Amino acid sequence: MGKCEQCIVREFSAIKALNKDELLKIADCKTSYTVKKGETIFDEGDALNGIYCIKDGICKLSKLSDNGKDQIVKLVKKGELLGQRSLISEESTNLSAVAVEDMQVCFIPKQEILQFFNENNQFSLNMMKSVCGDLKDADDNMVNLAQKTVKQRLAETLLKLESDFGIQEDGSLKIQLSREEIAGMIGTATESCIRLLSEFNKEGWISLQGKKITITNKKELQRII
Amino acid sequence: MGKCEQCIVREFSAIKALNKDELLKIADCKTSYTVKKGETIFDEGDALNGIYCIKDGICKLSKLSDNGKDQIVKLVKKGELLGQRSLISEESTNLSAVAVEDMQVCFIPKQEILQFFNENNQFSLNMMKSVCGDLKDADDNMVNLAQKTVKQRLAETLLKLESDFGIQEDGSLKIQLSREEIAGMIGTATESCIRLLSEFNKEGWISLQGKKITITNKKELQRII
DNA sequence: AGTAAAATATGATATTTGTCATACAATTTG
DNA sequence: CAAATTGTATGACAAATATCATATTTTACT
Repeated sequence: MGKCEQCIVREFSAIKALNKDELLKIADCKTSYTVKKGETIFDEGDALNGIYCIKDGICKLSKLSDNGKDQIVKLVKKGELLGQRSLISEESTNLSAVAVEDMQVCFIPKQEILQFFNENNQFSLNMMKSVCGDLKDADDNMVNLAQKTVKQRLAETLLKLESDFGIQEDGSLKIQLSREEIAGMIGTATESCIRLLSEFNKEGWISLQGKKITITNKKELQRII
Repeated sequence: MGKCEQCIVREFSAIKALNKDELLKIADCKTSYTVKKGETIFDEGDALNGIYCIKDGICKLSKLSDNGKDQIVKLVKKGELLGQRSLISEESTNLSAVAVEDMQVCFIPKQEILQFFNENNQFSLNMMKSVCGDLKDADDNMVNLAQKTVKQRLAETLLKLESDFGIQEDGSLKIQLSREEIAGMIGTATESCIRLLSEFNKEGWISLQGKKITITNKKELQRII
């Protein structure tokens, strides 16, 4: 079992504030496992008993709306944590977490984390900053959903997917989402999303080959936002 | 100058974790003042040098969209704090704060708060919980904006205004917002908001007298959500 | 490999919402 | 108090988006 010291999560999350002893503690009580694409890590309403470190892969945090559609609130990638909000608020989680690609995650029980909150101020501060970052993103997202057109939101989302997750050798977006998932991010009907992707394709701003999306004219996408 | 001990903010915010000595400290360095309805406390992009305690009144946190419309992200009322996110993230604020009714606020400089973060764990935990609460609200709001109709959002907003801010003796909503502000909360054009309010009025679900709005059929409003 | 199932694509149409124009009411200002 | 400004209201129309139907392509499965 890994010692957590070399883990990527230590680089990018609040975990970086932990010292060697503390790392050994979590190495000792953590549970590592893999999650296959499409599998659920936790479901809306679940009581979480700890947090998840994402060693590899990407998952979507989503919430089911009354109309039956899943709204994707955030994509979480390797290096980040999952389930902090629920743990801090001492509530059941308000979101579902489902793997968008195969993942490797570690589960750390609640008690350990709560102890760090009490003993390690920098850890608390880091965690606070991370939640505040999420809050800022959520606020920005709210404004976009409320004030921008679906076309603008799609353009913005595509650009964000490129900058957040990068591109492959062939230039296409590294992260591959279904049309339904993209629709769930921008808050529109799947058909509308497909239609607009086709339109962007015809305009020459992107190119589509199956699930692969390649941004071919970043400037134009930026212009319509 | 007040000693902060009896302040309502102590009841409802992270401040409640501070002991008598700590309260005296902030009583000593705080600045109290009033903000008239319509006045700005801070503007999007401002660098805040502390946080604000709301002793009385209500303000709106909003963000200006590219289309020139103000999206209201949250209403903040007496007892709550303002500016925590910006302080924790060590960034300029992403939102404007404007008084919706006359307010009494106290400003507490950054250094004091940061010191409490280092010395008082419960204070940090409370602050975290408060930010997490905001994040949960923001997520819920996102889903509503993305998946519900304007009509549903208006109904939901009216019910929420009643439960959050209460009613007057005559039964009308205690908080009085302009049509433009309500439109800014639900993310729609002012005209659409006015039209739907008229419609609700005709249906007998609410009654309108000037700025006063009275919910007369809560069940029906709940039903259409 | 061949079939079933799921995802993608596109057309036709209905509905929702935004925009522009204009009228009227309320509030502010000098 | 009158004039001017701002907020509210409503109609007509345009634009954006959702919904339903159906075809085509891709993927999953034995």
